Amino acid sequence: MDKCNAKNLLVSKKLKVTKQRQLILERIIGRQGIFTVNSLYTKLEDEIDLVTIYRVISIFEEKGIIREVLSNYEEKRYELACIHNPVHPHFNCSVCNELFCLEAVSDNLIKLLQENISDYLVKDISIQFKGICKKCLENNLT
Amino acid sequence: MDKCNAKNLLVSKKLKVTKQRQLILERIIGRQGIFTVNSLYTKLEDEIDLVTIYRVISIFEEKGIIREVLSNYEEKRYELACIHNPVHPHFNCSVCNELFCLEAVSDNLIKLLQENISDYLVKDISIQFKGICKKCLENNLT
DNA sequence: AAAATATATGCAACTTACTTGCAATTAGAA
DNA sequence: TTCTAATTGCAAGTAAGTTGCATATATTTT
Repeated sequence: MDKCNAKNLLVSKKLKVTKQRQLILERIIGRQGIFTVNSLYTKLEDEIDLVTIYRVISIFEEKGIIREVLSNYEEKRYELACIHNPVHPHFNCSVCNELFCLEAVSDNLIKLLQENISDYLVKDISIQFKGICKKCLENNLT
Repeated sequence: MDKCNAKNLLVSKKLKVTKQRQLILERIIGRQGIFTVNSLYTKLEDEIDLVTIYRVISIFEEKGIIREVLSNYEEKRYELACIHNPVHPHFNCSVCNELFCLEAVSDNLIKLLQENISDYLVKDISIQFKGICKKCLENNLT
């Protein structure tokens, strides 16, 4: 998967380039997965205040740099929202409780899903599967 | 839409039939839609403590009487999970911020969605559309 | 039908994710 | 380099949801 450049991305979104924003965005781009504010704080707590991370994440979401992932966890979950990471379904394992990213669904299938919905203007679709992941199946933790 | 009987449902799930559980379940069955703990409390606060509602809802979920709806609201959302209310997609309007229930998706389409997912044992699918509902479109609140 | 017992409830206090106010700091413009 | 507006960090605050414990109540046992 290709990667974006943190500083360029900030500039292109007309955001001031601060040390904190760069560090946070570099980490998000570098790790390419689902994250929480606390998962960022764990790695950056020597350099950035927790409140700052909340505020930066909020701004990143507004600017479309990241998107919130639909989930029922207590902590909000996010993922990078650049062209290299198109909207895709997620899988929540009920044994290890992990949330995995899956391959994007074909446009055709998305169209089929939307066909019934005439009363609404659809802008976005979230799909989440629930079940047991391969690792947990193999470990007989069912 | 057919309706269940609150007391029978409690007995069939081997739950003690208390006044509080009956009141809560009757309201859930009677209103047939998405609800939060606080929406129940607003209507029942003279008769039931908030903590009791939290505990009853938690038990109802464990027993499969209700299911949690996947959403990014601060308050958890639930819906009745009986045979009269099969799993179905939801629509979240970004203008009025309401969450609507949609018709269930055909088994065929669900199968197509699952086809790519070989590494996982799928038990459940949540689909949520985001966009603008008819009412808000008509009101030009876009 | 009454007593026993196991479970449910209500209240108070707690936890935790997230937010807000405000003074100090810093990025980018002038 | 100076100025100004935006950002940050700290302290304190919210609000959804949880826990401990004494009291009350549904169901079982006698």
